[in-house]
Amino acid sequence: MSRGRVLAAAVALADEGGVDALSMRKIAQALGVVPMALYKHVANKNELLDGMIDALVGEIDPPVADADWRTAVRGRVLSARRMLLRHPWAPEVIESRIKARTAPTPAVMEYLDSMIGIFRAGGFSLDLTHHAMHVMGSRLLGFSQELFSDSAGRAPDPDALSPEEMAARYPHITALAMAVAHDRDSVVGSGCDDQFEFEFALDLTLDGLERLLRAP
Amino acid sequence: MSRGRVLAAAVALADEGGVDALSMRKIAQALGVVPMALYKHVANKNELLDGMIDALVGEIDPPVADADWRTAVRGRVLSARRMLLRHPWAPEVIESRIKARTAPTPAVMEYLDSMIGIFRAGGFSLDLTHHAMHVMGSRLLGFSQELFSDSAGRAPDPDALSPEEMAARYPHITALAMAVAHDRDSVVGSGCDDQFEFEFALDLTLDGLERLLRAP
DNA sequence: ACCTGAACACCGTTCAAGT
DNA sequence: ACCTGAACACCGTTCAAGT
Repeated sequence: MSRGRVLAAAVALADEGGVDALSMRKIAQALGVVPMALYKHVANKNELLDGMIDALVGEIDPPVADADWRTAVRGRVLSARRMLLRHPWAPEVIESRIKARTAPTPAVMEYLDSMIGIFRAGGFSLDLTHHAMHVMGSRLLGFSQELFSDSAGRAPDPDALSPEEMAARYPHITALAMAVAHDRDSVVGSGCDDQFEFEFALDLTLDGLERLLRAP
Repeated sequence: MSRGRVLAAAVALADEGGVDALSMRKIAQALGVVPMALYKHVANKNELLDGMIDALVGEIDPPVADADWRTAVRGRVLSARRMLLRHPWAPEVIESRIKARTAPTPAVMEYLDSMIGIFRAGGFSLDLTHHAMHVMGSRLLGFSQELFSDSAGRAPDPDALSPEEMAARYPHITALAMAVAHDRDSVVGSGCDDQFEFEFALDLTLDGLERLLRAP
């Protein structure tokens, strides 16, 4: 029994059933331990959540050495995204931690510090680096920030609209969905390549930053 | 008693104490009603949360008529941001709804449909519109997606690092924070203008989209 | 038929009783 | 001193008993 084992068990439980299925009692059960035993290694549930986030941020690859700023930032953000794909419950928890005005955990601070260092080493002024951090926003941690995920894995909705009703009520969404499905030669699923779209948005942002760096 | 009154009471409670302080029992109490009476107007708590989000999206201004696409999108996103500033718990709830793979609610669908319509009317191809929606991501709903809010309103942390320790451990963050504070002629607070940074990031994104529209 | 109180199966955390 | 079971104050929701 150690703090690390508690956090690992908590992360595993969240990976399985989402953060709603996470409870102190279930973590204890998974570890074959009485619930109150957890409080030896963790102050309370909020501190446990902070620890879990810290563990995830530790999974992000360190910056590649001897790379220009753009390659370094891009690689790190894509590594963060791979981490989030392994732990899809993380954005929700991070969001709730921010709203609770919790101080960022050490691993997050270190991550942000090193990211700022990459920009600075790449020639960004302090001011431009500050803007760059805001521009990147939660994309720095790999948030894909989709407003709706594809409907592929969703439970079939009994009172879902018919295609005709969809087209009548949401003509633009329907046209877009059909065009994308046709492009990908697939009628099944949304036909939308999330990885491509993420990199598209990331590169557009990096392009904008590069332009600011060259002509401030 | 009506669905609208239930949703309004729920939104008011969340505005006051955040979404963690929201419970069916407290909503009922605020309405002077027995808890089970809520289930006449709302199927369960998840459906209540969907209803609350729907109500918020309804607060976003409709698109201004006779404006070019960029003005229309910009205005609408800034209106969405003003809505989120009134209801800071909303991003967390929206995030959790997405992760639960809940189908987007009608008001969200209508909002997205009309936003797609703005891009299309502005001359964006179906394909470019699709990319644009992904690029905008949750910024479409006004998410400011800061990784850490300013430390101004945060409770004083008893075991916070001293300025010297901060500078030693997180040199780049410290340098950035000091430069920003100096810029704004203020040592109090983060000295960081969130509204300015939001519009800076938004405009950089819109610049990128405009460039793609002109030279595909 | 409608409404609602009690009850059920949870939850995070306190605390006193045990070792 | 450490550990832990029971208890407390909650929670969302079911359901049977009341009207």
